[in-house]
Amino acid sequence: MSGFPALNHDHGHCRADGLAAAEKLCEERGTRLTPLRRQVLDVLLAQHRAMGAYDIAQEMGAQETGVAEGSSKRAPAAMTVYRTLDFLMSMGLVHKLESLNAFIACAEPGETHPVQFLICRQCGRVAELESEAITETVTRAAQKVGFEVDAPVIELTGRCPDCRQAARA
Amino acid sequence: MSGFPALNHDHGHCRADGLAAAEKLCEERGTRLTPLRRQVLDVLLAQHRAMGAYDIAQEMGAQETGVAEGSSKRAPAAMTVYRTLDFLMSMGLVHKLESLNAFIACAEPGETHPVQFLICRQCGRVAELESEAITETVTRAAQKVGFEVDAPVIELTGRCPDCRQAARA
DNA sequence: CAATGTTCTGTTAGAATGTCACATATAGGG
DNA sequence: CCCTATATGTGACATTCTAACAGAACATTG
Repeated sequence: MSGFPALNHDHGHCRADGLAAAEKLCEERGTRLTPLRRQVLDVLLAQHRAMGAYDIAQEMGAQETGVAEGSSKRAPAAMTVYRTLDFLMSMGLVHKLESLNAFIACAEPGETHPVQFLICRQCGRVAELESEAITETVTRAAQKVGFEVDAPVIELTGRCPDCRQAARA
Repeated sequence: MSGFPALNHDHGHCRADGLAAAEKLCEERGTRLTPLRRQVLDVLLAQHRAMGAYDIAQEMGAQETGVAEGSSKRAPAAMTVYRTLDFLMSMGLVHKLESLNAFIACAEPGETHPVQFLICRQCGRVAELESEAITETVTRAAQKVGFEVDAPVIELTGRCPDCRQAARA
């Protein structure tokens, strides 16, 4: 899968699937998807956008918990969020967007192929690409000058199909 | 030109050429290459590595000036450096490496083609690529999902030819 | 179960990176 | 020479990220 999700897709599915995939992956690898980790991932799964660590913390603090009206847990400290993100990234469940200093839930957890990002400057949505063509071309071009790539960062900012459509209207 | 410079290349030339090119470009476009701007650019031209804004400031403060022994100007404030870098980037004389939060002098000022970076994780040197193949492949892959790229960030971390060579020895 | 070691989370402080707002200086054009 | 636009100085501050240590939760072994 690649490209932007339809504007009216069933987003509940994305979220449920993402959590299920995380569950499965952690099980397989003998790591623990604790409540904290699950919650951070869930916040990111809640949108197809990148969020800063502090935004994530704030969002976690804002979410109501328990039965009491208006009850909300305190936002976790930055350190806690970064640690959790490190874990989720090591599991391939979350990616960091270097050009935004922000994080996004992985669209295809389980796959470990190199990935490229499409970032819409207008609506802020981010899509994941897994283009073999890009990976190959990039690797080859580097090889041609004797360079061995082991961590490609490919983040393409521009306009998504929907925002282009809207602009034409 | 692309790829890493030979370890023993005449680096004085890089520096002189870089400054000359900057001079010419600013002249052509009616902008001013002030002493401050020239100095920041020179600091970056002094090495084929990326430097943080604060490192640049520190380096500027460390450089001796005038005749008196040990005399050195104060390091400029961060704001000043960032402003100057903004200018140099707008002229295409400097690039920002998003994955490092650092800046590097452009290897081919004047050209405005999209550029890719090769970052050696071992020696820290950075080379610039101007691969048509990469640009085309990336643009095409994005187009395929209806996305219009206008600011590609392509930064490839890995090992440069020289460090690979050294590792084999 | 108790004892112990490992992993996870909380907490405080601080480093590194980047920006805002306003004051001052300087270059260039009428 | 004056005036305006541009460039730089300055201090405070916002944002992002990490170090260091303490406590809690969990797993394992005897």
